[in-house]
Amino acid sequence: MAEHPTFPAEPVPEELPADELLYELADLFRVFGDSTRIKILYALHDRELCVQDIANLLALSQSAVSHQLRVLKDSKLVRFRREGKTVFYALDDDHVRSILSMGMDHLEE
Amino acid sequence: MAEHPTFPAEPVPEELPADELLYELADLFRVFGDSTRIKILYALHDRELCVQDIANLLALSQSAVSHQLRVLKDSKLVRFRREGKTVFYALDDDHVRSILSMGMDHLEE
DNA sequence: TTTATATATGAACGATTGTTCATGTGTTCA
DNA sequence: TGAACACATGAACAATCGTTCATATATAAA
Repeated sequence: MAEHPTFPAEPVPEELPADELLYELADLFRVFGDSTRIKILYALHDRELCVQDIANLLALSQSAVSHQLRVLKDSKLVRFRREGKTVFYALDDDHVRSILSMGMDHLEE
Repeated sequence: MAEHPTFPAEPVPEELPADELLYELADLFRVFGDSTRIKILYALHDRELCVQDIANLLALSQSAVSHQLRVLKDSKLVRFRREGKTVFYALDDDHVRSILSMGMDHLEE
């Protein structure tokens, strides 16, 4: 590395996680990085909702919601169950709530 | 949705956080949603580094690193201190490490 | 089957993003 | 001063993204 005075004794050279893992991590956070998806996740924070309910609640088109739900589903952030013609979506697990909560904590500093 | 009574006997979890807050949250996660920035954050996980060291370590141009450090700085994810001609960057606080860690946990499910 | 309803999806378009290249700013030392 | 070094920044371009629109699929009821 470059030559410059290092004041504290520097610990062992740290290694980064594998590149592939870092790409996956960025991909995951990118999913959280859109306000429509964030709104959908918060709408599902404490209950399950069907597609049209989400669209009505957030004043979005059915198509836009459906497209974004697919993204959320692919990232395993939401799960769904079909009941007749209706499909209900819910947060996949508490992990999702934790990530949202951590982000909120950072904003409130 | 439901109208809330004057004295709610139960918590009202169905309410979404204010729109502005949700936009800020999405903006925050968007910063984590790029592999270059994720790599920089991990490079700084346990030490401070100057710009050129980051560029060398991650095989990136000085300009690209500098641009991304500005994004990270604007989001309060990194802090910096100047020492002569050199500028050292470090993670701003443990919060950043927590968010990274939460994301990794989700991937490892 | 036919019709109605709920959801999913493909194409396309405008908007945003991350990089490179060139240059500007700030600091040190001769 | 002036040269050299470390870093920051503006413009521009390709690539990616989220929406709309049109249409497809799936289920239920008639």
